[in-house]
Amino acid sequence: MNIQTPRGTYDILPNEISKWHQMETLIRTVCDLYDYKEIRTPIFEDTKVFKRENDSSDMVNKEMYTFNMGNDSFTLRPEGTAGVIRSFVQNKLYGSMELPAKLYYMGEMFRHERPQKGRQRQFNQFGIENIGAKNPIIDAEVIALGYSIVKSLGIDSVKVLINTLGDDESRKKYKDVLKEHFKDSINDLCADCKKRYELNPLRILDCKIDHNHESIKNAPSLEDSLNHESKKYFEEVLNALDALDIPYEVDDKLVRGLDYYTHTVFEVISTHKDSGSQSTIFGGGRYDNLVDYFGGPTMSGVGFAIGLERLLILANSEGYEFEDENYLDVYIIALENTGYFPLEIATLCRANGFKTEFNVVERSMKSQFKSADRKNAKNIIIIGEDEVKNNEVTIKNIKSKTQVKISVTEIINQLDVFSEGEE
RNA sequence: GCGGUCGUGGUGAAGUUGGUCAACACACUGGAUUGUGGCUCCAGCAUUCGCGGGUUCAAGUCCCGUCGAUCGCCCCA
Repeated sequence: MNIQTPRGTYDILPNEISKWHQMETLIRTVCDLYDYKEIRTPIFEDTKVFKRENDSSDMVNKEMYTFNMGNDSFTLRPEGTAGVIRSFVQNKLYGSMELPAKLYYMGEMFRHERPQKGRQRQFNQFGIENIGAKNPIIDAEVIALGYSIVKSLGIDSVKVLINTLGDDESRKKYKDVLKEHFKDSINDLCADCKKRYELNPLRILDCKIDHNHESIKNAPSLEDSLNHESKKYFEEVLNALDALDIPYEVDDKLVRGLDYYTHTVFEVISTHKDSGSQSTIFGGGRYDNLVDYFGGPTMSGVGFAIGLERLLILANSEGYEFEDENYLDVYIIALENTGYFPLEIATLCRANGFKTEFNVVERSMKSQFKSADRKNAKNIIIIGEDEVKNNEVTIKNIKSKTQVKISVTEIINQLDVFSEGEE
């Protein structure tokens, strides 16, 4: 029998878990600094949470893992925002939390796409949602939070792209303008564009196939359809970014794949070669209608999601130095006929906070020393028949190579002395 | 969903126009050195080349299929 992980999934093995822990700790620390609280929602939800009417995105329409149990349809979450908003409404957090609610999540997401470097079918995202306030300063602050995480991991080759989709009124006007503009040329465009024409003509601008087509190049810009309020809002977001010293590029073709965005949308992409064709590190935007859609009060929110696999790939590529957590304070070498004595010593060391490995495999002393080296042991305790008889141990510090034979009651004290010597 | 490349031991890999014992290096295990490692030397370590089928006297080497990885497109985190 030869069973392997399903396509697009992978194991995170013990030798790489330390980097994940460090990355997660760094993220949680930053969230805490900004006073965001973690929220954990189910990995699968009622399909309706993700599949909303008129949604034209690929993610929702062709990439979801949906399954039926009895008469119910469930879907493995392809993104985090929808579940968080569902929870926000279901638990009436708008009534019990100080607004804006500042929430973050971290966990696995599922999308049925063709796997590639930086693109798995099961992957991890970290994301934040700021719900219940609408202020351009918040949009900028949200970007700043993500930006600071990226920078903290030593990732410097990045570019912030930003655009505005305007409010409902502006977008409706723009859609009409676009439909009018593409009325004659739509038949020359790709099949996807024809669908987009009906569902969401905005996304035609995002088309990678026909992006050189005259009709797209000459398309009227959204800017002309923006009402005064939308323009002003976007300007203030940009001003806030300037104030925060975050460099950005306004990209008026940036539309984003999810249909619920209004006003600000942004994407932070890597310009590093190792990011391959999956260059987006994080992306997000503001949504005016989502809370309302789930049956809550009319409230605006803003958020983003970071792909953690991509973040880790880039942190490694750009040379971020993770701490090496592979070490031991004590490695106990037990010789023959020592019974339970080595185990008792190990327990003593551990009870006093020393990370201790107790060798239970019968091996030569030489190989036990090698093993201790491989595990980066700082101290070695040798226990043989003599030691057991006299209730003693031989303890050796690797760095200084000093070795002493002491009684059991002195062990902890001696370890403290050795560790002081190393500082 | 579309196109290209690739798949040999724990790891990195060599394998010529199909014809041996499937190199070499690292790692690992044991010994020289039976209570002291990191150096040196010696020995051991793939009935087998992702999986399945085919061509052939003969296939890791050719063909087909399949699974997976990777690159580009698409999409996006």
